[in-house]
Amino acid sequence: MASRQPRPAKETNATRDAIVAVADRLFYEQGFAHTSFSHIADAVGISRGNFYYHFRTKDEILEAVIASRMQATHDMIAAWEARDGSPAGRILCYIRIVVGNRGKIMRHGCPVGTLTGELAKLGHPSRPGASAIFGVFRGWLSRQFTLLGHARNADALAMHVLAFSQGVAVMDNAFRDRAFVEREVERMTRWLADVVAAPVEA
Amino acid sequence: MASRQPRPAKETNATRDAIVAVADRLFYEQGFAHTSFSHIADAVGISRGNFYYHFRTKDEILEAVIASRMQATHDMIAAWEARDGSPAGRILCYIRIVVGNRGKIMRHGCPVGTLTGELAKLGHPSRPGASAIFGVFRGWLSRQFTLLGHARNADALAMHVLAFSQGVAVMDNAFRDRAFVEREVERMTRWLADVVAAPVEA
DNA sequence: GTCTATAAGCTGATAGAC
DNA sequence: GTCTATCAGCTTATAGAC
Repeated sequence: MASRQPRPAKETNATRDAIVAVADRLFYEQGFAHTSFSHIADAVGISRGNFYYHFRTKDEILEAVIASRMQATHDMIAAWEARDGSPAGRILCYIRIVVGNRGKIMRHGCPVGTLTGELAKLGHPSRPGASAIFGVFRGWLSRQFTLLGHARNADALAMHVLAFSQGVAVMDNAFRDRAFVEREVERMTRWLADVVAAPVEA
Repeated sequence: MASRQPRPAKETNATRDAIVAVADRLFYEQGFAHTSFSHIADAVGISRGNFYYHFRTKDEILEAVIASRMQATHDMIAAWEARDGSPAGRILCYIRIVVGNRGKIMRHGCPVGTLTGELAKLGHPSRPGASAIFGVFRGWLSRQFTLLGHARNADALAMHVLAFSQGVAVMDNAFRDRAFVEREVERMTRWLADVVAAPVEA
């Protein structure tokens, strides 16, 4: 089926990858709307014109960035599953992101939450794609709660954990209060222990 | 001291007020960076040039918008205090914003949280001004918890309530799941009842 | 594959007529 | 006070040389 001569189209392209990596970082640090081709070109070390060999529009770069973040999300989850065999331990890995990534969150917020919010305001067609990254965490967390014996409330519990992380991220970005973050993580850890201890619902 | 002839400088200006009101709405709906003078001018019904009689720069409009939101925040809190005499009832007023304003939050997020986040990404000088609105809620909630006998943890409890509202706002914006919002508000209401019932700490 | 040169449009901002 | 006309600069995007 696949023609073999011109190149399988899956060949790695160093420049394209560099553009996506830099755009990923700048979209996170400065926002999508405020990041121009010039910003990205300067950081990558290429000319503005060279962009259009790899991408036709700015929106296409955004799509590639979202796809890259989606892949990174799956990789992170796979790493948690390889490291920790218990569902509770894995959920804790998620809860503790707000501590592990605190420096970046403090300055630029949660990468998923801020991108989803910005694309919502822009009425951007890639908004569902960004929200889908939240969806991956939601589904995965839900599966962990099901394994803990909370099949009936698994999705609600997953959403509660997601809301926790977003609330902490927004407040840390606004106030940069380290004690607050640690307090909320401890509170959530106790909450998780209670959920684990009561696997049967009324 | 105050000269009386040219006008006390506090005179109401209908055009200026209209600019601020429209900018307030558009900054919320579309974001600050993505809202141009043309957008505002078209919505107000004036020319682009007329702007500079009332404001010298776009940042000055933002400052006026933040000041206006700050005033609206104080007014809202005053209304809660006039309507509900109990500290717990007042805190509940705050908790229930995510239900009362759900339509707008779903589409554009929390006005305070999204503006603070955007200004952080832009490295904008008005970021502290936007965060100060959060600060007003924080201080006011803290005072309510103090009245409930939780003086020592008042600020931590206030921050927990703020984080709740931001977490729910971000997730509602991403998933638009009404049942989730109502569930989280009920959970928070039960939490508040527990806090009220245990006014003495270990 | 990367570059330079260029286009058309929008941006915030200014000057001056009315 | 509001307007029109205008500015320089930046934006995304294209064409074509190398």
